[in-house]
Amino acid sequence: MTDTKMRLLDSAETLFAERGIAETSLRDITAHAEANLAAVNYHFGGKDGLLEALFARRFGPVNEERLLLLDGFEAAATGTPLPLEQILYANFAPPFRRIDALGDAGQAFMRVVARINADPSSSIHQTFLRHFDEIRRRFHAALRSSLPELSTTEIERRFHYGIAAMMHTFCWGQHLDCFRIDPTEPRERVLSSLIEYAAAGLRAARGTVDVEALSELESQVTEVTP
Amino acid sequence: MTDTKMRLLDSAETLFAERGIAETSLRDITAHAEANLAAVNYHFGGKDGLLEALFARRFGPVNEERLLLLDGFEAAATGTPLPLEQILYANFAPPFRRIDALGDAGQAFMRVVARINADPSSSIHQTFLRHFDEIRRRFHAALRSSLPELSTTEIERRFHYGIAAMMHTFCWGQHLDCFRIDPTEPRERVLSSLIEYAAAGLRAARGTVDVEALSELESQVTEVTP
DNA sequence: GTATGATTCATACGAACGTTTGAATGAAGA
DNA sequence: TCTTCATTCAAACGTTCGTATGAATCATAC
Repeated sequence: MTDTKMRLLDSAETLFAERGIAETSLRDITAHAEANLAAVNYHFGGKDGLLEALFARRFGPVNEERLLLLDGFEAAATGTPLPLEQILYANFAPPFRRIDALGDAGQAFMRVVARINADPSSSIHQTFLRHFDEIRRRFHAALRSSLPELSTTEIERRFHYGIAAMMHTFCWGQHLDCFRIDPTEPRERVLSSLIEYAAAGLRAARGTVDVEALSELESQVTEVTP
Repeated sequence: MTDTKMRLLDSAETLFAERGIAETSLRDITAHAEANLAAVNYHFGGKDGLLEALFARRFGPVNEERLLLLDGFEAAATGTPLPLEQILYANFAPPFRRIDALGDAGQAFMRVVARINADPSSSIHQTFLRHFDEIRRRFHAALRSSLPELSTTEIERRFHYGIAAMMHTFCWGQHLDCFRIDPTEPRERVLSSLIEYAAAGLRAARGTVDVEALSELESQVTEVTP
């Protein structure tokens, strides 16, 4: 990979994360990378090709790591269902670690991902999702065997809640103090918070919340104070 | 409010939700609303003004309802900390109800909100956040009194996890079967799932997940199968 | 009927965009 | 040294964008 090609990827990652994808022009990117405007079209065929290359560069290693972790845990468990914490660790730890390893670039990329994730109707979204077909299949299976009393629908829902929390963390990490990691503290604090939250949420018993009762209570407490 | 003005708001809501804000042009909006291109600038002063008007029309009622609910629950509790389910119901139920009441338009608006929420660096985001200052303050206070053993940072984090799950639900509602509500089932199923998940997550004890131990287990299970 | 003010209309403007082109440049092999 | 091929470059293309303009249209009050 030539210098220019890599500098373009790095600059695109940074600027997409800072301003958004649609809001970042090829002129912004090439200027930031100190390359010619035509370089993007020469190396990647266009803006979409550049996004694709961005995905391929980062998703591959992270998702490989996730599957490797899940495989390892499952092999060690010899058939018994995995503790939720291990499943969630296998899902959450790789992207967190990658962010640490890549520094600012990693944070930037993850925020790009969070943006795309929140935009299911964008043109790039189908391509984006294809990188996660196997991930989703494998983790759903692991969760199903660890949570036999939960319906498939509910498992899928709660798995997505966890994904959402992770994405939110990446997306707001630089804007909210509660997600910023204190340098004096161990780096894994946010990760453990996320795993604890998601594990507790996954373990929640279904049917414990009676929305109708809450709705009834609502009409009692609001009608007297119109 | 004139017909044209309202039709513009409706069309903008729909198209912003479908394609994204940056990806939707004023020409798209005015064509969909069967209005003249110049109508947006005449009625709202520009694209930004239109977005502002969109926020004002929807956020006001929803947030009023949230505070009214929280006030009612707190008044009924006479000083004792609220059950988490009541706090979460007060936070989640109003937008869900609004979506039901508004039909497709409501779903559209909530997806617009989810998009903006996932984009903390957009120009509109500051304006967007100002609508939630009081909401955040009040709900943080309620959670703090119901979860005295949790640090402020951790409460803030977990509150955001819940928000993220809600946003994800709105954002992916039309793209994932698990969030689509079966018409034959009571409409509150997703809402109760969300409340159960978030309540369990909020109640999770801190420090139960040892990331270091998981990391150690990881190196054991992965090093033998290189 | 006519005057007035609000609204709608067709049209145009300048800027910014992604993309294309063809020449210039540079390093490597014959 | 000359050739070759990948890369870089400045410049331009056509499109689409948000915005502005001034005339046309409409409703309403006098």
